[in-house]
Amino acid sequence: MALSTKYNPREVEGKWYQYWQEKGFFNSKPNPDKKPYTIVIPPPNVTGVLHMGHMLNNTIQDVLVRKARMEGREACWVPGTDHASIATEAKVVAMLKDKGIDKKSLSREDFLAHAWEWTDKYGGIILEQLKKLGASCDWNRTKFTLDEDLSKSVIKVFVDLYEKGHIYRGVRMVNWDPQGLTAIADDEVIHKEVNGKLYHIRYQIEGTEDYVTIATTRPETILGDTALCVNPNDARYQHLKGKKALVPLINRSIPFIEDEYVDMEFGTGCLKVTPAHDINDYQLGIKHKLDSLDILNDDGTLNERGGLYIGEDRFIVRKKISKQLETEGYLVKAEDYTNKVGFSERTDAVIEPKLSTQWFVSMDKLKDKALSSVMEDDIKLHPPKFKNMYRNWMENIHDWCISRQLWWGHRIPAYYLPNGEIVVAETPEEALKKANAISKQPLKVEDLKQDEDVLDTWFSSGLWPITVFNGILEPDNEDINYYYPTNDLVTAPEILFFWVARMIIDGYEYRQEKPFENVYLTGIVRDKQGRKMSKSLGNSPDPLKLIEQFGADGVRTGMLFSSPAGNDLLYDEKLVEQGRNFSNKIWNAFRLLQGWEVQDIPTPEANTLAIDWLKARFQQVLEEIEDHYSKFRISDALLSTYKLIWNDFCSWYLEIIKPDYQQPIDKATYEATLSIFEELIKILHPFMPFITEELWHNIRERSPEDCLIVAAWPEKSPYDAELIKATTQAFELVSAIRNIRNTKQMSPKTALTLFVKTKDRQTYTKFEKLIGRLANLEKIALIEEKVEGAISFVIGADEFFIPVEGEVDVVKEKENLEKELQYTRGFLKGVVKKLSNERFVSNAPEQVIAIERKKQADAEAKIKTLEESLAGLN
RNA sequence: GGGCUGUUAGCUCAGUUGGUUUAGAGCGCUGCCUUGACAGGGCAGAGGUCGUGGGUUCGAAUCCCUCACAGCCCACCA
Repeated sequence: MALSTKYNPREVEGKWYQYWQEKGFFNSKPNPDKKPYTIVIPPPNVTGVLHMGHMLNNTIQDVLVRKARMEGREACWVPGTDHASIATEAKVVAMLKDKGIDKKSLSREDFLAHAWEWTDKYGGIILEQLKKLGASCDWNRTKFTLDEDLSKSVIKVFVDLYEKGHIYRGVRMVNWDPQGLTAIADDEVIHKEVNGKLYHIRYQIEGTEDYVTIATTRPETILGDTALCVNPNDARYQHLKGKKALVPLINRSIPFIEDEYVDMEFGTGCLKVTPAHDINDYQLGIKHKLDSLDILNDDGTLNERGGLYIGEDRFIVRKKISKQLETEGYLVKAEDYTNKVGFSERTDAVIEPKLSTQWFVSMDKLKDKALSSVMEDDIKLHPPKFKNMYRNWMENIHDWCISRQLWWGHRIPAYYLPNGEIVVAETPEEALKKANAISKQPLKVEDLKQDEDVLDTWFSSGLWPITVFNGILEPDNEDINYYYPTNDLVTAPEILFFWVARMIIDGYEYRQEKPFENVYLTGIVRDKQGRKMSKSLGNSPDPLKLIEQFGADGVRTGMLFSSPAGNDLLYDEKLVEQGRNFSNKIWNAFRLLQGWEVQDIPTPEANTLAIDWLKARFQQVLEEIEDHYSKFRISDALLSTYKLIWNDFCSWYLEIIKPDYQQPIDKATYEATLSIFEELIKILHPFMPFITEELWHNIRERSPEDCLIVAAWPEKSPYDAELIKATTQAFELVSAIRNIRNTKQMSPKTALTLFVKTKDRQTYTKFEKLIGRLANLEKIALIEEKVEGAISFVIGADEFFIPVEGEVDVVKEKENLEKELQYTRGFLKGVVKKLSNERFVSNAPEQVIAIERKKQADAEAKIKTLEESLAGLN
């Protein structure tokens, strides 16, 4: 059978994915005889489509899961999606708008019906896309954060936290999105620099003809002023103590207060205080017991409380009022000014700090264990540099606003009695019971009004590692007991606080245990120029097209080649090409093997040596790879595997054992090579699952159950390091000879004779056949005297001669030798300096001194040889 | 403003409690090769005074300090 010289992923990937699924290799159930290995997927948005970030993230998870599976652990990777309330609701609203339907015209039930329809239609596309990547998730366990059991769990937790006093309802300054008409979390606010003006406005001091000037960027808010504030240490304003000022245009009287919060250097040193519309003013307001005058409607227009410009938008009012202030002589000046303004992450509207009644989770008591577990490495972050970030955040954490003015999500299970009292319960029936217990008159279900808001999405995602195993509703079930705590979590640093921290908090609160042992934080996928990939820039490739073009294996390895933990991945198509080329290289190595005719003939000496060497190298690299995995250095583990296969196996080993053209190969070598090849594709399988599985079935006949995906990971065993060292030296000699051929323009087909002047005759005898084969030598002759009329070179203390026809370029050769001599002398000088330092000799460990002595002896021997060689040229 | 990372070859990064490192890898680059597994390939080669200035040490890419530059997180001065 003639195989194509190019590996064709399209012919094999779908086939094997289906086969693995049919055989149930991805599925997991609790098995007391095996140690579990569990990963829960960071649930992508249900309406999302696969982007490069998902590709990287899920490739890493799949690598970890596949390796664990081969190591004989009960591997379970739980997939699922997140309802993503804000993002999904925004998409549904936009979809309805396209159809000419206004959300406001719909009832909650009707809207949710549309949202579900949309979700059923488009939701979970992303999971299908993950299959193309090769993700070995247990699809029978697929969860959605709005599934019935997950929703019930969320509600149960809300009620529980409320009853424990961790959840409260309060009036707080929140980030109000006047366009989305919802409060959003602090972390959903993006601060941007905006060019605006700093208006200097004068206020008349009541009962006098004097004025005081303040500075503000938001003149429209003067209508909500309830005080002016100066620094008590400010000499300029001592006369204002106890006085009052009049708000321009409306002449409302407000007091002067003093607070050290005011920066005397900034503006005029006098601050207007608007507690309802500025977070700092709000705090001043509380401290000084000021009135709070909210002059804005939810949509950002002014209300009647301001007294002017009622019903007009805040930005229009800003223009109009500054004009009016100017006309009426209140505006002293307006200077250009750049300041930072908060924008909504979702709608890009300017955030309005606004007083509003919201639900909060108090972090005081919950945060401690979540902080200490990370600081004490009970939960390990990879790379550990994120520990500091995590601590900084946890130590400054604010109470978490969890109510969102949306419909798509988990509705808050709080019920209002007609008199305004609140009960919190898992069902309306229970709420009624609780309500009747506190109500003076008997109530009916219809008398209770449930809170309209839903919970922040992260409230439910925080429970994900527990709820996917139903650990809230049935806290003692077999799954949760077996799989929890999970092992590794792979996610982006951007959601370390949103999500990871909350899972940790919930884990300790509801399982009294951490949710995972390790958190691997990936970087951001950027383009070559370092720009974040985004739709608007159009710099993100389509992952599915990439898979089509380069194969899933190629894309997987391409992504991993350049992405150490925590580092951003600068995506370049070259990487994926490299991945594809690697597939091809392995494919062709296999083509070579399967093309051989095997005969029962004696094994060449060089082959035996090569086999022993490669086995030792395999063990050496396996050790290296295990070390990398243990430190979550996935890229390094891949690179080690890549080099082992490409350099050691293909470039050196196969070139040694490859029989001459149309000659058969001996059986022993062939069998050994197949065995090694099997080991190689085993360690490659987590990275390149498809091609390795295909090869696994091509190199030997196998039973239907005998698949690489469930093959046993290679065992570590001791290896002969000396053999590796000696072979490496032999290879160096081969390279040197090839280099001479190169520079002297000698064909690789011409067999040469090599003369060696050495004290170490044994090595050359041992490696004679191997070196001879690789460097195309007729023979290696050991000699005592130099050879005239030959090209010579030096490696270590050994001198080599290759007789050639015609002239030898003595000048050039001298140059080379002198260059090397100079370098070696410099090197020796450094070593000698060190050794002649008495304090070094008396302080350094013996081992280190021995090494230095060896370096000295080697360098001296080499110099001697070089000098002799040079002398011979004169 | 507060906190935290980085800065090693053209690019992306290793360099593991300071000592076989006058420093390694992958990619890229240069030269040669229409070799019988593979041109998506082979062979060979050239690239770095480890950001700056000081200090500790017998010994520093590695530890300490200064500065410069880059990046991240948090808070946001009206």
